Amino acid sequence: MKKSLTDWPIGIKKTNQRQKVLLILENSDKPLGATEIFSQIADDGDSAWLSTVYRTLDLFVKHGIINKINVMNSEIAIYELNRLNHKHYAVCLNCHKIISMINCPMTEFDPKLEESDFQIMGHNLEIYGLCKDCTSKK
Amino acid sequence: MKKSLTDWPIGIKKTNQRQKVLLILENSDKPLGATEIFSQIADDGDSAWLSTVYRTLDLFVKHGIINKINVMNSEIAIYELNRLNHKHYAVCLNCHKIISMINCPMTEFDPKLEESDFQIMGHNLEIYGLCKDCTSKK
DNA sequence: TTCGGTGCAAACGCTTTGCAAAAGG
DNA sequence: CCTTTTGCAAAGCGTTTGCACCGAA
Repeated sequence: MKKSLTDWPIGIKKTNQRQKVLLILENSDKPLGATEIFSQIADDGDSAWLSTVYRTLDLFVKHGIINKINVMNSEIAIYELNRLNHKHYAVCLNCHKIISMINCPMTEFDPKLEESDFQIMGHNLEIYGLCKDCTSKK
Repeated sequence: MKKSLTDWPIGIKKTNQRQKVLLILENSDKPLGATEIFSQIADDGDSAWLSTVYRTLDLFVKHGIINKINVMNSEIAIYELNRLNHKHYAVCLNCHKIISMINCPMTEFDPKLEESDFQIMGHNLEIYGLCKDCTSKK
């Protein structure tokens, strides 16, 4: 199996299935759903059960290696590597295509909350609308 | 039944169940899940099947009366009235409490996308972290 | 009277869980 | 070896769907 670029996190057993999941996320330029990862493993001739993929993803999320994103108007959760420069996405309401955003509004923004003393650990931003193809088709 | 503040949208049949759903959302200061709305109807002594609540919510979303939000690390969708000044929320990763945000970073932000000609129709922002109670308990 | 809405039940799809067998350290 | 992880099956749970009856206009 190809070697993973990320250093293997301490305290996590290095199994074939887990390495494979991490590798797929590293090589993807967009967030992936559990089922996508599952079938990509099968396509590569390897094997890992869907439940294993889910358990692995949960584990990685807990260790902060990857992020879980809940895209609106979609029932599935998608996962992406927690890279240093985090990204946001625009979703097409019609074809559900995901487009990367280059900048992030939160870098110079100070959120005011109704409750004080909230310890902010991160944020999620999602833009929705119609992509080039879907605007022209209508 | 108490009268709803929102003008009833044209082209939608005014049924008891739909008025009830809208009323509950109007009187709520936080987004609600379908099941919450369902049981609140029951608590008030009225009746509407869960599937009816879902169909009503879908209808309202399509008409732009309410918004559907998918909170991260939660499997359920929540709904809120589409008020003029839209809001964002902070979610506690520990107790899942939802706290309102008063300002919005997107008012003076120009997103740069990898694909041009994306027609932006809206956005969703979510902050996550630990609320006051959960920070102190740890 | 007509057509859409609702009650109801059953299906659906993503995700989780329980348990014995397998594998990592 | 001993503990964690995996394969596998089955359940869980929010949500959707199909259909006959009902009710708003």
